[in-house]
Amino acid sequence: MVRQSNYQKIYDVVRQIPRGKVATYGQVAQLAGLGGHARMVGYALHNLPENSGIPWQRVINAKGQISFPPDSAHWNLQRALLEAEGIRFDEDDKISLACYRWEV
DNA sequence: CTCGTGACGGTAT
DNA sequence: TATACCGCCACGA
Repeated sequence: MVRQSNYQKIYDVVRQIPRGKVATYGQVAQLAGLGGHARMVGYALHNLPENSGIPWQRVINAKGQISFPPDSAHWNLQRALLEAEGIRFDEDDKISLACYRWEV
């Protein structure tokens, strides 16, 4: 067996997120077999370089919002990327729950 | 080897 | 219904 690192598994799951959809850290963690350890997902993505080809922008927190602090460069970047993919943001910067539903 | 922090989630108050 | 706190694993110093 491959005994792939959990990080690799996370990246694989994130890569499966279709364009125009998003997933929560908990969802990714569960699909990656990590159970409910969403923090690890965040850590993995934090270690992720921008040119790795991973759609990290499609991963958000359970509140349906971007986990970055507002006014942050990363926050604006992620929001711009999601909007460019057709993701609609609520007035509270929340994403429609329908976008969480994605299947491979 | 030990301590503290972190792109979070769930439960309790 | 909203806010606060704790717990989990991994990694850096």
